[in-house]
Amino acid sequence: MSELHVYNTLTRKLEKYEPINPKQTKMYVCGPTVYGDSHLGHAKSYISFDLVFRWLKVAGFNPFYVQNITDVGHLVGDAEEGEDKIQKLSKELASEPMAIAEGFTKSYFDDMDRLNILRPHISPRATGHIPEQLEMIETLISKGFAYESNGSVYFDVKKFSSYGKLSGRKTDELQEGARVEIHEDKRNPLDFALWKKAEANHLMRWKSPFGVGFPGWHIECSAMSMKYLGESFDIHGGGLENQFPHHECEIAQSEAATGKHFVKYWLHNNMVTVNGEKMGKSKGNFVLVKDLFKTYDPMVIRFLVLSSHYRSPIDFSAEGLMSAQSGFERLMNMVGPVLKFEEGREEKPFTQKLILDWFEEFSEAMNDDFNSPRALAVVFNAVKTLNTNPELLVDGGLRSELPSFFRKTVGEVLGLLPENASGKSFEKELDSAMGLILELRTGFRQEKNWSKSDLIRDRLTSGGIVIEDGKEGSKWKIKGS
RNA sequence: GGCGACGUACCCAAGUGGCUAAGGGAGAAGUCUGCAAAACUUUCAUUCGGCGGUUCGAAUCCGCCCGUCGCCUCCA
Repeated sequence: MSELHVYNTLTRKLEKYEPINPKQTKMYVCGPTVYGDSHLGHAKSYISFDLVFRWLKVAGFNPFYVQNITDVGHLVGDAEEGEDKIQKLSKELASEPMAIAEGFTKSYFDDMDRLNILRPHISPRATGHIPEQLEMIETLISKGFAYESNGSVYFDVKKFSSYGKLSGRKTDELQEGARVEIHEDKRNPLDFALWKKAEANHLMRWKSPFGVGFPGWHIECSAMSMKYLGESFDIHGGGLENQFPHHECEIAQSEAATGKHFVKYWLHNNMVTVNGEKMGKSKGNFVLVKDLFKTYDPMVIRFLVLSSHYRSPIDFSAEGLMSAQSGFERLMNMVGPVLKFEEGREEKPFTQKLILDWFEEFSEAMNDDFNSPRALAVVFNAVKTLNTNPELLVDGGLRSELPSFFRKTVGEVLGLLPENASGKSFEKELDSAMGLILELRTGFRQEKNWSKSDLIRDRLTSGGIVIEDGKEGSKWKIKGS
């Protein structure tokens, strides 16, 4: 089998993946700031890293996955200078700020669960790691990389010579950019806050050696990733827009504090646009996944995201969604029935040539920087072959190994076969009832009583059950699964 | 102004030096069918934004030009 290669933003190259410890991969992904419901950007980002996580597992790298929840709230930009996003919402809703964060954290997990995104091993909260962040800040001060100023603490960018190595920026050029805000407490406009003094109206606040305040915008990721993954770890992921300044600052803080190389592979996913435009607050064109779920199966959203590479941008449009819906249905029209070939779930080793070839091609695609569009193409080629050669589906063909093949590729790796999480399922009962209905309808059809047989079909269709009449009798399936 | 990504059919999207340019969607015609659906067959880029160059050979490498998008400010 081919070897895994990943695109490392740090070196701007496709590199062979070699974890620091061959027995376990440690990965960290920047999680959401929980001040609102998840939108398509979150979906793309976390589906992308879920794919990475899933493939690392299947490929035997034994990943340990940490993804933070930022509930401290970052400062709001323009008008409400100095006001915390969560604080702002809590004022509007007359509620405890932690309750707001908690509510959106639940909402986030609920959305991600529906997209069949596996939970990270740890989802540490920023507010639960204030001591770790303070400890790191004090280390940075004692090593001379940070300074206290008027109740706040700033990182002294000039002291860290390789600042800019991830984003390819030069500090002198940045200063000319004029968009860097000049702050009188800072020695240098590029210096970033590690700790901010809390104004009187600031609700989320903690005691610190520097006075009452709250942590800066980048420190939580450094403190939490190093706490759970060590001072050097393998993979750090996040959205492209976080490359600068967020990840650049993380590197500076972490490497200044430990003197060690922070992260071996930096992975960045590209962004979502909506009808060709950046999705943003100012444009008012946020697409919330909860809204999409009202019309589309979450797996259709997942399929859409996987049908382009994680480093490519996705332009979101109604046509794209419909195309994904049709494509996903085509896939499931084969995979669904195949999974019913066997009762058990035991994994069968692949021995048959065709299946081995398919899996080899699939693995090659995934090993090529998690190339999900190519992996999907492999699966579709398999579907085509099976549709064209129905003898492969019966005993003596590929029947015994096909369920495992699809469960592994479409299920385990691509995550397009969610387990029914709701627990109790009425599959047996439904089977029996549908069997009776189809029997009755077959009777009408034999009597050429088309009006009754069509009435049954139409009513079932509008209720989400599709009837298909074939040579060997009628079949039914739940729409879209 | 600085940094970066990208431009492949009607739409989405792989392919980054060499067999007939993957795959999905939409469209068209047909097979099957009471009809429908599904599936299948055929069709759908002699050509990869444009112009030059390197090479026996380029969508793939180089140069210039045009265009789109993102980042540089909280953002996945």
